[in-house]
Amino acid sequence: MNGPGDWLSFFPELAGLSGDHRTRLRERAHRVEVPAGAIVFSPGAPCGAYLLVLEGSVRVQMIADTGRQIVLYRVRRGESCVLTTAALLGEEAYAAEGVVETPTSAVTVPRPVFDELVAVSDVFRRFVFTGYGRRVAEILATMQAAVFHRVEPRLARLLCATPAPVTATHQEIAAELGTAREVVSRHLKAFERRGLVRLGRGVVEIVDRPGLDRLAELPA
Amino acid sequence: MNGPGDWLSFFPELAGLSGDHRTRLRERAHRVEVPAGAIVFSPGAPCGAYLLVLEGSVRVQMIADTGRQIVLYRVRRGESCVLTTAALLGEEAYAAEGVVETPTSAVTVPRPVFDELVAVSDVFRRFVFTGYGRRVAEILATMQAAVFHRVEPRLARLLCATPAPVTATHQEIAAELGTAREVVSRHLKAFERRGLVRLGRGVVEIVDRPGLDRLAELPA
DNA sequence: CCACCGTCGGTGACCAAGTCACACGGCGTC
DNA sequence: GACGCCGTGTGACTTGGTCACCGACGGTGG
Repeated sequence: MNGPGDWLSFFPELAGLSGDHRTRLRERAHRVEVPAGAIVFSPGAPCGAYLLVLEGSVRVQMIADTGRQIVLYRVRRGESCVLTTAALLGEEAYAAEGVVETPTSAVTVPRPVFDELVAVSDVFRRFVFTGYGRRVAEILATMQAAVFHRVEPRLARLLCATPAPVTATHQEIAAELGTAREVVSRHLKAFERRGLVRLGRGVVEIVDRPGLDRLAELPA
Repeated sequence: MNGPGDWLSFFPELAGLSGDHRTRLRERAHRVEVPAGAIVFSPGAPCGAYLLVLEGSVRVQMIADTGRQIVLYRVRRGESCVLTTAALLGEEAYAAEGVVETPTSAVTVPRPVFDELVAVSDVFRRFVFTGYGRRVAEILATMQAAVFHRVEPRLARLLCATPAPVTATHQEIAAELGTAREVVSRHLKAFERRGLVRLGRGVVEIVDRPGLDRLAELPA
């Protein structure tokens, strides 16, 4: 079948896949539904299959021994979580963990099938490689910001990038930026005093978006 | 020819390559010699070929707009520089630059040949993927340390890991750790006052290695 | 309805790191 | 021998991270 219910249609980059390879994927891949809060993989227990997300969102983050975290990226509809697969291929363990944020439906491709398709299908191989390259670029940019850039503009950028009233605790925002909760609290309070935002429990309401934008543009 | 001068022997992981594929690689790859100080690739101008290093060392580093740097990894004898290739595949540009540290001889595999071999050779593909996985793991570990860990133990670790009297300017050490020169100078001076090292112009002589080791083991 | 409790946010004190400015001294060159 | 560069040392200040602790909100269960 190739109808509207076909999950392959979620991945436009796989549109060029030959009939044989489509069939192979459909036969050997498993659909899974994962509830919010589930941990898909963690440093101790890496996942043994290639993961393709159809719907929902998986947050991938690093956790330091001090308890501080940083969110590396999210895997969403139509995206793949190559990173862990690569960890398997490279036979190294990443200190990263994958947490399901919203109820997620996904497809897992067993390792042998993955290997086979990478070998025989140009389209599939290209899909994997490009996904991989994009991810790594994303991670590098995120961590570069965390290492070299000041918190204030990054926080402003985050607020601007999030739609409507931001519903997140200061702790969650801190994890997003790779900093400490207190630091976020202080900056937000300063923003509030400057009339840029209004603060509530678990909510940041944006009052002066242009003002925030200006802060976000600032250098370091 | 398959004699001792054959560069393929530098890559034990490619030993299993079939005769056909060996020949293909030998015919289509180009040997290049690059002098120290040369910049192999930079954010603006990514390299258009797969790079295999036979001898020498290429330093890959990120540079922030503030001028601060961080060394991500080094490509040495028998290693490949997949990262930039991946950048090409992912059609994203990394903000990383590759600087030749010691005169380097390398082999470049043109993009089409690279694509072809990844497609037809299991051995070659595995070589590329494992190299890639290892690199990414390495980079993540490095940046995680820079984001979450204190400078003192990291500096101690670096000194311990470097053979004999360390010949590097404070600036170079700072780039290695992703911090500022002044920070390195201060910590080194403190080390000297505690009798752990002796400082000279461009040299750090290690006096009390066990003492440094102890510092290196410390938590954060 | 109210007492209890867990989570979230605010804050002060302190330490570590990054930035800025500048001074000093060795070493090579002209 | 004077000049100038480069590597280093340092003080003053800002920003960020940690620790300790408080108070306020919101839900739960008597």
